[in-house]
Amino acid sequence: MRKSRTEIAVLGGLSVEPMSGYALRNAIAETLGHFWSESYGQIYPTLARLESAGLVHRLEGGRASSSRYEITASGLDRLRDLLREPHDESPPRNGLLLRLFFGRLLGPEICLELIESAASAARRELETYEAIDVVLRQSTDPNADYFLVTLLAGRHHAAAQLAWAEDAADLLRRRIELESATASDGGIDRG
Amino acid sequence: MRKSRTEIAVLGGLSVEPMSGYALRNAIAETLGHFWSESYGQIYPTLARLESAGLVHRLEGGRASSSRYEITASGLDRLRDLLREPHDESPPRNGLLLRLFFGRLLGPEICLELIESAASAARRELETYEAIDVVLRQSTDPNADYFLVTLLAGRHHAAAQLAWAEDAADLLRRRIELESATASDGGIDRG
DNA sequence: TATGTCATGTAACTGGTTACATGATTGC
DNA sequence: GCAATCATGTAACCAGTTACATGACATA
Repeated sequence: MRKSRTEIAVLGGLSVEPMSGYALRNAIAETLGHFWSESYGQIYPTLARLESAGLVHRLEGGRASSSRYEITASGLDRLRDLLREPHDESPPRNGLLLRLFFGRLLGPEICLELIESAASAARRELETYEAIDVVLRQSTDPNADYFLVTLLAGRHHAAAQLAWAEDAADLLRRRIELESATASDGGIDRG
Repeated sequence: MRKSRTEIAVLGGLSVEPMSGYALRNAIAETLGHFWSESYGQIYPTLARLESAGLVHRLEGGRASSSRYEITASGLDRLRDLLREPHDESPPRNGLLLRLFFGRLLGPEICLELIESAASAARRELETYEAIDVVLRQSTDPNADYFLVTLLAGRHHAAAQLAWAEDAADLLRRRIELESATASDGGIDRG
């Protein structure tokens, strides 16, 4: 049986501070966005399950339409256990690489476009990460070092993506030159 | 409706050479292994669907218990269309980073172990990639450049993972020193 | 004849997304 | 009063995995 990792994300989020399901979803999207995601369809049922298991506690008060959840002592224990569990990585599925692998059918020009747009995305990511980095290094939050560790991963990855894009583009440009050279050889017959 | 990308992998695999479902699964695991995966439960139904749509063609002959599939002309057209479609990246889910983000609950020592084992994995990956690189650069396969592009991605990725592991470990080791310094300050009271 | 690999297939399950329905609260 | 956002929840759907059943073929 595969384990739902939503539980980790939910308990983890609430271990930082009590939140509503809605806020939890936003927090996950904003702070774990580059390596995690959750949808309402997962969060609300999970919160309900966790509450009936006594791992989180619903705080009444505040606005009527909202209820904040707080992690309980046994919730923290549970979270520690979950974090300690071995994580068999889910099989990687990278749509960009899947396409480039069969890129011969697309031709080098279109592949170059794919690569360039990936590079742009990586550049934007890098900027975001560097901005967060500045904030995080001034933070006194006891979690800050751990947040930095994951941020660092994002930065290294984005930088690697950029470097790869350069190398890959070089490779394909050489291939284009080669093809156009072959085409003009053939062109002599037509000329 | 989300698109099944299994179709791309299956048609793509068959565009390289005709294969049985079983061989297809192996080929995907071996050559796309670092950025893709498919299970039999996806492959066989997909092959059946593709066949009834006339996108692949079942070759009889060879051993009785096996049937190889060949991509048809319309299958190639379809594949080209699929490759051209925009690929909204599936939300990233990285179990290692999810754990490290909440790493304060684990403590720096355990986090260091997690990071070190990720580094070992990356080192092994790098070795594999470099071996494949040698082979691929000598290949005359017209797909070789595109295979190289994805291989390059794997190499950059693994190298980035290694570099990150170094940086992250440094960060956490400083944190451990800091904590033990604080602890020995407190220790004066006990001594 | 036994073992390992090649091979096909499916039923049950589950993790997860999407889309929608519904309403409270806030600020202009 | 209106729009934006905060907020909760669910039903329908889908992609994908796991586990199993079944058997052919090769070879030692």
